[in-house]
Amino acid sequence: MMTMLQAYNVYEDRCPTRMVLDRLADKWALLILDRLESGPVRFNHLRRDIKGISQKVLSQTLKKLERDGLLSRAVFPTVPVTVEYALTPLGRTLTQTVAALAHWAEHNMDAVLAAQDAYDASADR
Amino acid sequence: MMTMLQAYNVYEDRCPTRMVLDRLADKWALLILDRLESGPVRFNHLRRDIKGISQKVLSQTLKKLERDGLLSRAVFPTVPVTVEYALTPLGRTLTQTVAALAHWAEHNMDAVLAAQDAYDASADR
DNA sequence: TCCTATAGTATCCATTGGAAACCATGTTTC
DNA sequence: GAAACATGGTTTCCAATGGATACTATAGGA
Repeated sequence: MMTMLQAYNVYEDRCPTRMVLDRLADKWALLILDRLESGPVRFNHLRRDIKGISQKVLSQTLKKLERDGLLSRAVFPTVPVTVEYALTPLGRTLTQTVAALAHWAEHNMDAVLAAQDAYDASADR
Repeated sequence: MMTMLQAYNVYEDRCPTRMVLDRLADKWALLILDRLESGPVRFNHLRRDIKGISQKVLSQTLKKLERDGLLSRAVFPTVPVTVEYALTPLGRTLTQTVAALAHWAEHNMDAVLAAQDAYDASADR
């Protein structure tokens, strides 16, 4: 049996993985995926939890993540209608990584602030 | 001894961690950090390896990552001048996570493409 | 009748991102 | 001696994206 060639390479310009990376490398997408780790969440609940996200961007981002198979959308015919978003099994394969990146800043903020101060303090920029 | 309060929360709108998340949640920043994992790399080498990045965006992104303390910039007075970029110890704390996210698509591209096909095939969109 | 809630869409404008040209320096090539 | 090439950028311009705000539809409750 032949060894499989590396079919995809994210360093290549026209590789389809670039589109996926571009989707994941997004502040809002990461926060949405992270927020869904503990179970399904409704649209407005996401909007309230992820402070500062607009309805438009939330809607657009959810749609793209659903299309990529990372999350699922379930509509319940209540009044008013209820829409629940949840991670798919594929989306779950990202939860560890997403959480690590989304929360890295919380654990290293002081070091980053110190670096910024040092950088800004050197006049020769 | 008191338990430390959670000082930073990336779900909060005005938390400084949001700026850092915004920096990391960037296609080019992730590829740069990933490319530097194996050691220092020069400017034009990065530009050639990361296919499709423009000089302007590479320059801007490197500057921001340096300011945040994630990478260092070393100038050597050769002719022409040589500039080397390398991960700092702080930057190294991200390598595992960055690699996981940057290369996730390479391992799951087929599943994503299948999900996109299924999504696009359902006419009721 | 008006206010609330749901989950969005539509519109407008400012910011950002990418493509391409330009810059400064010095070495090699013709 | 002039042109080409290498380095590591900056500048300029235009299109695309993002965010703020307003609007939609439906129906229950005050």
